[in-house]
Amino acid sequence: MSKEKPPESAALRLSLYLRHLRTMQGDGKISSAELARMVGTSGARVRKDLSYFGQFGTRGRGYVVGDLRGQIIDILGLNQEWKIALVGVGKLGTALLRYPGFRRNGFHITVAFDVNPELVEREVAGIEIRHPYQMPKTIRALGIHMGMITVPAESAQESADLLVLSGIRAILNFSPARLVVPAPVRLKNVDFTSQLEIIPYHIAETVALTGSMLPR
Amino acid sequence: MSKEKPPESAALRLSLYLRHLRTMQGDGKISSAELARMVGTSGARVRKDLSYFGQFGTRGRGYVVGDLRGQIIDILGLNQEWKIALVGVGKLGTALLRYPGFRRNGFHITVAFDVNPELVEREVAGIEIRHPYQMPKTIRALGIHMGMITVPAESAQESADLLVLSGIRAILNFSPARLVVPAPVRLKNVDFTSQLEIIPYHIAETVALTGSMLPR
DNA sequence: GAGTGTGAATGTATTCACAGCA
DNA sequence: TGCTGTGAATACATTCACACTC
Repeated sequence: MSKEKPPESAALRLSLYLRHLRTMQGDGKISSAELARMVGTSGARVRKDLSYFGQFGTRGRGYVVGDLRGQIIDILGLNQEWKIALVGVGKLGTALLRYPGFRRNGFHITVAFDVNPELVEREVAGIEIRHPYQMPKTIRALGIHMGMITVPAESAQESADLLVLSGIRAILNFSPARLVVPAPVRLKNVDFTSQLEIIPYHIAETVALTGSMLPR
Repeated sequence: MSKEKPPESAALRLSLYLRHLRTMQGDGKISSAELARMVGTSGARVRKDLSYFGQFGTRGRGYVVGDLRGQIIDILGLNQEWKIALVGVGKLGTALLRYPGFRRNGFHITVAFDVNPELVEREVAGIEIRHPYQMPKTIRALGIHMGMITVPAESAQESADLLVLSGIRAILNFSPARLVVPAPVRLKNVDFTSQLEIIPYHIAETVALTGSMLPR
């Protein structure tokens, strides 16, 4: 394993490698060049990415698919079960409650919270919705690890505070708000909307072409 | 305007600045430092990002909110109307058809396609669904600029080919498949799932801590 | 004085190219 | 011989610091 620390972007590429490894026979072999071709990168990039975390291949032979797959799953932390509380059962919240991909990766949304009385005590995708005043009690009782914030920006900080108060140490923020949390709490912002907003820019690619190009 | 070309990441930050500028009075003034504080970065970064595209401020005074907002909208290409055809009315496709944020940014999903006979000729969010065999005719008739692919990986390439055949020059690929399109066609891949998959990695942050940390 | 605009300095990520092992 | 693993070279992005303008 190299002494270099992985670049910020390495995890994203590992997850891409993993996606392709999952479509293959576990006892097969694969070279960095083959894997690279599948995800659209270079063999050197694949080897470098893997080398940050260990030595998983055999020189002259390549990698054993099943082994490599297992290693990447470990590196990404996908071998663990995460119990999650979702806060905010609006459009995005509902979509995430229904998204089957979470469960596959060990993300287990156990309970949801919303202030809307029409939602409280109802279920979405088999997950019970409670009022936020029950949060501290519920989160402790269920042994939940992580909170997902899918409320509007205005109430995002309030939701974060409540999660922290409930003993949560990891927060995923899907709202556009910039949150402040005490140091030991891990915070990750996930921003889908910005990604969608910059699409025309990337489609036009060069600034000079913007406006003159596609929409005629 | 500086001679340097903008880094790949500049557009994403511009969209963040824009989001905050939109919440403010257009005739107000704002300094790079203030804007920076709102999005959680430095004044220098804000100024540098803007300088790639022009000179929008006044020394000693700052930026006029409305002017800057307009400039960023132009840079990101959000001042144009884009007519879009969506291919694949599954979970993600439906969510995108219903997502109100597109319309706000000039993204106008005009028609959708799906092979499922139960969907053909029905509507989702007021948008008519047609069978793909009608694609070339429909796309030309409606004067559509861009295609959005939200089908499963297996049929993504097929959908892309059909879009290209229909005269489309810009494709947004939401499927995990790596697509091949002829040179003049602009292709952008949008990958939500990978972003979700690497969450545990980022939450644990350092490799050493993975597995030992949060889920106790 | 206040705050922009931007080269120059630093830091980070990617690519190259080859030594080393099966 | 074939393909990994990795330091060294290059390219890219961010931060610094200050000249310049209102």
